[in-house]
Amino acid sequence: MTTMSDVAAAAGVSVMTVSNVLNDRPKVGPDTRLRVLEAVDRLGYEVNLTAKRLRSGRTDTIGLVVPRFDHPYFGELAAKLAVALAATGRHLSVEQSNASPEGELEALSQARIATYDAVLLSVVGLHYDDVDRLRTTKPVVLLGEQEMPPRFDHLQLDNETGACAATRHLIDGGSRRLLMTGGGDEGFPSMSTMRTVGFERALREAGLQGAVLPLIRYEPTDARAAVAERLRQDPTIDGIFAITDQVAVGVLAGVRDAGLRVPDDVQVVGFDNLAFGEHIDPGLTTIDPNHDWVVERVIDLIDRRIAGEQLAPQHLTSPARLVPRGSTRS
Amino acid sequence: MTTMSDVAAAAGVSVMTVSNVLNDRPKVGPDTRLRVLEAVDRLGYEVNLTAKRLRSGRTDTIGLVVPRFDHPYFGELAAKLAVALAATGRHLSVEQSNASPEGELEALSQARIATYDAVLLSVVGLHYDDVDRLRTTKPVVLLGEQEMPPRFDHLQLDNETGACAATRHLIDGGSRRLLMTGGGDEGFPSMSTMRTVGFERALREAGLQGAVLPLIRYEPTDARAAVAERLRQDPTIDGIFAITDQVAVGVLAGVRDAGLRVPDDVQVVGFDNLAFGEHIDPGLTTIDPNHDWVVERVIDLIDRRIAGEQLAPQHLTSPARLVPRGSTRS
DNA sequence: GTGAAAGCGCTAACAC
DNA sequence: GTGTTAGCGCTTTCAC
Repeated sequence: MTTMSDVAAAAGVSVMTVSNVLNDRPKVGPDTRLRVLEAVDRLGYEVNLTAKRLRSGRTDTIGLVVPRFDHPYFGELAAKLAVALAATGRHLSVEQSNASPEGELEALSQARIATYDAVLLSVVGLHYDDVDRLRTTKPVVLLGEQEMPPRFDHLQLDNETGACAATRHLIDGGSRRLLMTGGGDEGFPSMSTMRTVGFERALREAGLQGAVLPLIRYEPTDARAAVAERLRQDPTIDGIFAITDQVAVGVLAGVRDAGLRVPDDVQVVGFDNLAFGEHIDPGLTTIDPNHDWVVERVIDLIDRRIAGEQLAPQHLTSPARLVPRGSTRS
Repeated sequence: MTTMSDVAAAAGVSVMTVSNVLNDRPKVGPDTRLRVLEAVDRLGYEVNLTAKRLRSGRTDTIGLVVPRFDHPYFGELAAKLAVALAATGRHLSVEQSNASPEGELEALSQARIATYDAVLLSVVGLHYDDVDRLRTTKPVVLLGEQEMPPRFDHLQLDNETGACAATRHLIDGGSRRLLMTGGGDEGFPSMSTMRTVGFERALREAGLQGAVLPLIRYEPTDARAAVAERLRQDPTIDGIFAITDQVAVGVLAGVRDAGLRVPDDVQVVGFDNLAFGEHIDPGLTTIDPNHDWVVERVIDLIDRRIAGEQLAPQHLTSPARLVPRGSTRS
């Protein structure tokens, strides 16, 4: 390991001057700078980021904690976040909170959060109390559809409006016997509760009744089995709002299993606009979560928090937009 | 920020004793331990990981550098890696190498690599020379199908055998006019070259001729357009080996666009066994990359490297397995 | 413009 | 068992 003082010795200057050169601080003579850069190059020196972080207190790295790496929703969000942060010279580092059963909350420990300048925390699967227990010196922004302690900044989608738009789209396309797969009122403002409220509002406005099919897990396999069985019991269902695109994939399969066609017999709408929805057959009509908006707001927010700006906890709602494709008729 | 010496003062012991307690080192009296833990609890102390890392030289964190967060292949691999590492008390941190156009290789700098105990580097999209330029003190394991400097440990799939098995499966299912989408001999042992070799070997063994349709990008959109056009030119094609599952999604759409059915008119096989392939219609026959095997080998390898074991660079090949689903007939 | 001194919070090594 | 000393590699502060 070559250190800064090796470079200083080689260039015949002090450590401080090396530091000044490498950090582009003003007041360094042009010839001194050159001598230093030459020595850096010759020795192949690179800064020790850990030492730099300890001394300066900054890391130029933002943490994103997601429940699972293999959920495409977070992959798509993370990719956009990383690009936006890179544009301002910072890095995104992604960790998985669900990696171990016992240490589920370890990624959320003050100790780990403190290794970043700020942390974006996807709260899917976390409980209110777990999050409420967080005591942290660094800014934390919550992302997700759960109800969470109001003292945190929190960004979420416009679940109700999105679900309502999705349901209206089914109705506009001619569906009259609607089912929501993965819905249900959980008794508090969860993703499921809010999307169910939107579903039911659209029904009410159209003077229709609908059914809600709850799911324990929002997995294609579970949705597929549940939908196929439901359609066999009630073959009159002609429109399904799936609570997520992952669920919608299962719904499409379940409709096929029941011997019905999409969109002719049953229209299907999802929620999240995952990339694959554009390419499957039929294309999946869905609600776009507006990741670009989320990225823009979240970066603005952490910048202000990192700068130490005092402002009340922000609770922001991302507008949602319908993306019509082949799984619906209108 | 409360530090270790705050705790030491509160417990009436030295900093070293606090450190010994918190790291479960032996030789600490039971009552001392209790007093320390009480003080830790009362003050809400948590260790400063940056300081710990600087002093100890360990980070208990493994880095995984992927080209893009939104490619499901890496998400699925990362999820399994994270679980396996968590089982031994370590963390996985994922970074994206392609985040900024100019600083494409910054995630690969010695400085950033040194912030981990070891780095797993997905070489998709990286050039031989870029990787060859890496000078690093920490173990680096290369993952991926490119040819890379042999001084690095390197894990890859058995591309040739996998492609050969996929192609044989098409032939077994009755296809005689085969097309490989996304193939081509790039003149060096790349993923494309090796899978194409496997494709052609299977053809040769069956006494058949086939065609190769190169793609610039392995994206569904590109594959869809290319395949649709090719099928219009040559409607006798009755079996397609897609170089990846992502490409296969586009192939399935392209076959539909050309007015043909899968698998009745055209059988389709992919490569990667991405999760969505199980749930789309038809289910995607594919080659499983054996992530479990990769995870097991890669962890064994970094453990030995971190322990300082001297061994020649390892070049390991993961066995690949056919997963038959509805997109093929046999 | 440049450099010397101090110290970020922790742990390795050793003394007692 | 517990404490003392030293120092990981860097940046902050301040003197010149």
